[in-house]
Amino acid sequence: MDNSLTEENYLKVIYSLSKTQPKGVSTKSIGLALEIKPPTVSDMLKKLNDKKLIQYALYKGVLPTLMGEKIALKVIRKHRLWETFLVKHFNFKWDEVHDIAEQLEHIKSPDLVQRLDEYLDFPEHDPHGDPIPDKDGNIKIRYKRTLDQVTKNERVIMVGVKDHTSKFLKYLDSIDVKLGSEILVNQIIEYDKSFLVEIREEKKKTKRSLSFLVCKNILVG
Amino acid sequence: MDNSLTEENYLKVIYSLSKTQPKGVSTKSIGLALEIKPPTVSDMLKKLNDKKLIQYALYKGVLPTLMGEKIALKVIRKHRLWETFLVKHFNFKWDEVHDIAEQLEHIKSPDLVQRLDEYLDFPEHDPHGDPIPDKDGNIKIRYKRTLDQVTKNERVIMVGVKDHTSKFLKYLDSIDVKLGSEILVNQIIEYDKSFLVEIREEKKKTKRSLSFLVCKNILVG
DNA sequence: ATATATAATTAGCCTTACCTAATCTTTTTT
DNA sequence: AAAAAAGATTAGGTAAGGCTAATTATATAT
Repeated sequence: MDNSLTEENYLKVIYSLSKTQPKGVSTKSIGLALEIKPPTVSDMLKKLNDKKLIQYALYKGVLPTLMGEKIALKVIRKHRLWETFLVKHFNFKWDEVHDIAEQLEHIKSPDLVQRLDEYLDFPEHDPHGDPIPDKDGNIKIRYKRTLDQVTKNERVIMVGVKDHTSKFLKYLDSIDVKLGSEILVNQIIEYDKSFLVEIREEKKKTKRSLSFLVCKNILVG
Repeated sequence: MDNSLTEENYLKVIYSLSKTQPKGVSTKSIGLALEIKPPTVSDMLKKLNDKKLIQYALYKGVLPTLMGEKIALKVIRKHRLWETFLVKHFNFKWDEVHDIAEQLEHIKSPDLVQRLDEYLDFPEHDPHGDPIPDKDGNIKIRYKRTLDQVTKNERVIMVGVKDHTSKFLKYLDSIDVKLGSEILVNQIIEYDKSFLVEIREEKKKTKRSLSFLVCKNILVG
């Protein structure tokens, strides 16, 4: 009935990758994401297929079934709720919560998730701006622009990150870019596609240069 | 370096049983506590012995080493802190938290435990009155009387339970006996060793008859 | 003191989730 | 269109943590 921790991790990764590989997720990419060798992935795909959690044909990419997607979204929901909890109540920083939430997301107790959600007053986003699926697995995915897609003189709000690594998040901290920051694009340098921006936080205004790679990983709305 | 979830569970059980089997814990009792067959327990005992977490000689009972005890106490600490958290902040009842804490106790993050402890303002006891080991594994075990050892006309305070099952805890709820309740022993019935008591809660006083078995499982101080 | 009962261990297997090496498909390049 | 490269699967193996059946130790009872 219940899925193993390993199965949950596969489903989560397959679900996430299916958003960028909509025609089917490759064995290789699953292996890379989970740091597991392809033959091991192949074995698990057969197992998940037998359980009807993914659609799978030999040598073709896989996609989650409705059931598989539901399980993935439950795990993602728990992950994001726990991250929110850790930041809001335990004063962790946004770059510190991933590994702990990776463990907490597998705790099995529907009652606990419900109370966690209530305790947090039903948040819609986690500390990185990612949307939190509701208890029925509904998730609002609004496709957002990344900062590199913004044109000169536009004023936008920072609403999320694409890169969730501690390194990137700490860098954003160091330049005072956080969720809700107002970013005004002053100039785009053609040569290296870097952006000269003004970051506005209540009262404070700071001018910064952001590399193309950094802009690519900042979601704005 | 780190211990598996399974190893942690064995160490916890061996530690607990060593309090009532101080000369050595039997393979059988470990198996009963963990719902695992004796041959499987034997295998694990060898493994824990090799890791120097228990003292073990074939056909003799086992005891934790200092290192093994330390690990057990860390797990017990986490279990009791989480139970406290669930009751105080998520409004779970004292009979609902055991299974969830059984999962949460294995989350690996020293930082998380520290913040949990702070968030709860360094509690000394969990919702069942059990002492919470501090971060160095020091635990205050005060040997308490059970209610059946109390004499006529004594007035005592309920400070814990020996039976942690949901059934027993719910029964105590139903007769309004909780941590801190004042219990006055009015009469001891010789025939079945049942107790006629008066339970005093601010203002309210209630007379009850408590069976010997119930008295045996109520800790008082 | 011996026979019996109980407890513990050994032997041999299973499943899950990993691995490497070898083989087979599919895709890409020339 | 054939050759080469990349990707996926199969075959066979390992370690952890379970199991049953059989054997060996220890404890208990006569």
